[in-house]
Amino acid sequence: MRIELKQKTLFLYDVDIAPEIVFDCGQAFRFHRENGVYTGVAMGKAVRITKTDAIEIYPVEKEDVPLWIHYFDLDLDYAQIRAEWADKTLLKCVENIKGMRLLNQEPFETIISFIISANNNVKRIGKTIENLCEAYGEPIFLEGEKFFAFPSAERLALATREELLACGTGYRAPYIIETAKKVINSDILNEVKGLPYEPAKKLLCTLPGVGPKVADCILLFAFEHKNAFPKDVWIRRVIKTVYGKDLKKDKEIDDFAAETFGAYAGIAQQYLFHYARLKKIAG
DNA sequence: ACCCAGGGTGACG
DNA sequence: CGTCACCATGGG
Repeated sequence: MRIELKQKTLFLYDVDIAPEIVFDCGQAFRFHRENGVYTGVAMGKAVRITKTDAIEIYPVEKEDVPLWIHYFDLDLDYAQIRAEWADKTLLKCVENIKGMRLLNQEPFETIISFIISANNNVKRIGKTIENLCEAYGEPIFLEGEKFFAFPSAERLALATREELLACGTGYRAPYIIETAKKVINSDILNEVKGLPYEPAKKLLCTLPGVGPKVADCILLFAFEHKNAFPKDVWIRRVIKTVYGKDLKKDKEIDDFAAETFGAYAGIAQQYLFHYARLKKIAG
């Protein structure tokens, strides 16, 4: 990997990042493609991301370079991780989607986003999140275009059920309000940050609307627990159809994942999840 | 009209 | 401990 910063454009050379996979694989919901350029908001900053002979991010201030390096999880060598996987089924699924990469996203945004994800589909999750940002997020301008930051917990805690229903959150509206209040009135985010996987998951599950699956997504996408293995309907189909294993209990799947994929099982999960959606694997 | 989507909650055995 | 109806909402 090689990094350059010129004219507020951050160039990342020799990184296997495919924006169309990274931003459309269901981990993040706020980047949208237009004429080959992905534009979105992360960490309160609006940026455009293009793939040329490098990955280009604009605009980036000098002091924010480490922020974006970490956002794209560039401390981890994905090629090395893939090289250590022995499972041929996984490697075959990975073959054409090597540019996948887990983003290190903001905890509160990830928590609310995946509360919304419950019994929902990726397209509508994104639409609902955009509605929330337009209704409650701080405006951000980029080249005359208006964007919105993800709303603060303080602001979402003041929303009403009816307002959130109008945003399309559905029955998850009270979960969002109550979780926002709990985030404000406790130190739960810092506590989760300092805990190992199991107790961190247990603590996250005390938030309204957060159960085992959503907690795993939060730990994987916002707290760098790459062993977290979210078990949604797609991944259960993969385990059953592709691996031919009829595992029903979460712990059985977790044990299988840890044995088969190792410490980075969560990254394997994301590859498998994306593969399943691309191939529209049926139950 | 029914089924599905990155499920969680509460009630009931 | 397990099962199950219910929860909004848009698209197939």
